[in-house]
Amino acid sequence: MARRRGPTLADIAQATGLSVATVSQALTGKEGARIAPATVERVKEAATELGYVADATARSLRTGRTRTIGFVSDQVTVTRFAAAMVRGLLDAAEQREHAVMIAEVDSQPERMERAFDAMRAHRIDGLAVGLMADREVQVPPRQGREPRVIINGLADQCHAVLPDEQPAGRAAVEHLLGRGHRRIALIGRHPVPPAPEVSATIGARMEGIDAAMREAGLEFAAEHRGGLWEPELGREGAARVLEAAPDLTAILAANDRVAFGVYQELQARGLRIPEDASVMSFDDEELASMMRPALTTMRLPYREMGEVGASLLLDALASGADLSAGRTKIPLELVDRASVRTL
Amino acid sequence: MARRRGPTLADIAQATGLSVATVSQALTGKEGARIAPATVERVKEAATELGYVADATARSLRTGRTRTIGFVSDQVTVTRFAAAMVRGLLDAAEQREHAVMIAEVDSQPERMERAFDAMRAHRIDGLAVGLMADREVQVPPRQGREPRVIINGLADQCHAVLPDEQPAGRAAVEHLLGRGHRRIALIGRHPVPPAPEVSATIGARMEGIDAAMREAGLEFAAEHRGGLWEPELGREGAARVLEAAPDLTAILAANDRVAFGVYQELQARGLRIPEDASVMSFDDEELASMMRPALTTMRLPYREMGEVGASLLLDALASGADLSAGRTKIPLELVDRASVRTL
DNA sequence: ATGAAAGCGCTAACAG
DNA sequence: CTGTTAGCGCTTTCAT
Repeated sequence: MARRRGPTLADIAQATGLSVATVSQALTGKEGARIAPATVERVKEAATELGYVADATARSLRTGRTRTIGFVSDQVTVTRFAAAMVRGLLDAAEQREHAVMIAEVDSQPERMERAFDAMRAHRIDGLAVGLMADREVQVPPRQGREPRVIINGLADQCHAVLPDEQPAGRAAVEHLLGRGHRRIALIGRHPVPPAPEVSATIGARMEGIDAAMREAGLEFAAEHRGGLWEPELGREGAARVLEAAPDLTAILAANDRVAFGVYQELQARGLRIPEDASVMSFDDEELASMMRPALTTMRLPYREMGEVGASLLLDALASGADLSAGRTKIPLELVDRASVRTL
Repeated sequence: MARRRGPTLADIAQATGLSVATVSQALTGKEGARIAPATVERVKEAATELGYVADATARSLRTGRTRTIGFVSDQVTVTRFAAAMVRGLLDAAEQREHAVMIAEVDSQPERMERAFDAMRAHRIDGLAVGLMADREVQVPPRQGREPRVIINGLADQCHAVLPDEQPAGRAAVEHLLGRGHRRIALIGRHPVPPAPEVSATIGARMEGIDAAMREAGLEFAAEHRGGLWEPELGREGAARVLEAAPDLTAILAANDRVAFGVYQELQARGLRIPEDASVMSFDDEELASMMRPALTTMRLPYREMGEVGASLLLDALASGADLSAGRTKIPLELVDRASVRTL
C-alpha cells in the first residue's frame, strides 16, 4: 500500500558520506551554525541533485508544529467575497511559509464540528474562521492552545477582524454632503435592527449614517426599509422614494445589489444617473465597476481582512503570545466613480 | 517550544488498561475484526471521554498517505468562478474524508514551482490544478506518483476536466432557432482564433455555434468581433450590429458580461428586451440572474468540474489505478430565463 | 483476542 | 564540527 516515497535525509547522508543529523543541520540549521560552510554546500548540492523535499509530516510529528493554518468558512460558494478573503489569507501565509488547509461548513452545527475535528486531526497551528455575513456564531470550544481568529464575524475565544462600519456609514453620507446633496433618500435600513446572530456590524453602519445626517442637521427625504439586499429591493425602493420625495437628488443604497436595482428602476423611468439622481452604496463588488455609470461605493475590505487575520495568527504563533480575544477593525475606503454628481 | 499536545493512543491505553496496538485496532480496525466488541466499545468510550482525535501527521508518516489533496489555482481572486470550483472540490473531498490544502499561483513560473514544492513537502496524495481560463499550461514534472488533474485547462501528465463547449455552442444557437429566430447577430468571436495557451476550448464553442447555423442554412445577420469579453465589447458590439442589421431579432453574446453591455446599449436606445431584441449568452455568472429581464444563458459548470476533478483523484487513489492522461468533458446546461422571446 | 516491538523521516540533546 | 541516540504518535507484523 505504502506509496513510493521520495528521497530522505538518509539518502543524502549516504550520498555525502555524512550522518543524517549533520545533513539535517546543514539543511535547516541557523546561519551562524556549527556545520562547516563547505559541508553545507556539499549537502545542499546533493539535496537538489536528488530532488529532496523535506517530509512535512515527519517534521511535524517531531517538532509539534505543522506550519499550516486552517481556514473554515461558511458558504464559500454563495459569496462573491470568499475568494478575496482566501486570497488575502494565502498571501500572508505563503509569505511566511505556511500552508493553508480549508474546509467549508454550512449552517448545520454538526458539519462545523466535523470541520473543526478535521483541522484538529491535522494539527494545524492556527485557525481562521471566515464568515460571509458578519454574524455572531458559536464555534466548538478550543481544545489545544492554537490561536484563533474570526474574520468578518464574532465568536467566543476568537480575536475578531471586522470591517469598520461606523466610519464608513459616516463617510458615505459625508461624500454626498460634500457634493452638495441635501435631499437624500435611504434604501435598505432593516425594518428592525438585526440581531447579532444575523449581523454584528450593520447596526454600526447605520449609526454612522444617522450620525452624519444628524450632525448636518438633516433628515432623509425618504426611506424605504428592507433586509434582503438584492436588486428587487432597489427597484421597489427607488419607486417608493421617488414617489415620496420627487425632488430628491441622491439615493444611498444599502449595498451594490440594491444600487443595481435602483439603476434599473431609474433607467426604466427614463431618469439619468447622476444627472437626475445620484446613487451611492456599499461593498464594491465587481458589479459596481460594470454598471453604467460606474458606481461610487464604499469598498468592503475582504482581501485585507483575510490578510490581517492570517497575519495576526502568524504573529501570535511566532511570538508565542496569546492572541487576545480583542477586535481589529479594517476601514472601508471610498471608491469614487461616476454615479454621484456635484451639485 | 513543542506545543502542548492532545491525548494520544497511549493515554487511552492507560485509561483502559489495554495496549496501544489494541486500542489502535479497536479505533480503526475493519468491522469484522479481531477485537472483542465489548473492548471496542470500551475503547471508544474512553476516546470520546478524553476528546481523542488521531494525529494525522503521525498516521501519515506511518502509512505514507496523508488523506489530503492539494489544489493549486491561478488567480483565485480574479475570478467569479473559483469559489464554485473550490466548493465542488471540497464537497467531494469531505465526503470521502480527505482534507484539502490550497495554494495560489500567478503567471510567474517561479511561484508555481514554490506551490508545487509546498504540496510535495506536505506529501499530498493527489493534486488538482485549477485554471480560470481554460488554457494550456506548463506544470512542473511529476516526481512522486501522485495522480493529477487539471480543471478547466490542459497540461502534460494531467487528466483534464473541461467544459464541453462544442455542444454548448450548438445548443445556444438551437435554442434561438427553436424560438423562431432567423436573423441573429453574434458578438465576441475572437478576431483570430486564440492560441491554446490562451484558450483551449473557446474554439470548440465557436465551432458548435457555426455548425448549428450552417446546418440551419443560416448565416449571422451581423457580427462584431472582439476577444476582451467585458461589458464595453457588448455596448460597442450592440451598436454596430444594430447598425449593420436593423432587422435582427436576437443577439448571441460571447458571455454574460458582454450580454450585460448589450443590455446597457439596447436600453440606452430605448429598445426592449426581449420584445425588440432577444439576448442570450454563456457563463451564468451571478450577474445573469440579476439582470432585468433575467438573462438566458448556458451555464459553465464550475462546481461540477471541481467535484469531478476531486472524484477522479480520489477514485484513482482508492483503486491504485493510474489516472490516464485523458479528458473528461462536462456539459453546459441551458438556463432558460427571460431574455429570449418566442417569435 | 490481545500485546510486544519495530519503524515511518525527522530533529534535538548530548557526546566526542 | 560531526556522529550517536532517542523518540514524536501511529500502524503493522508477529507472537502469545
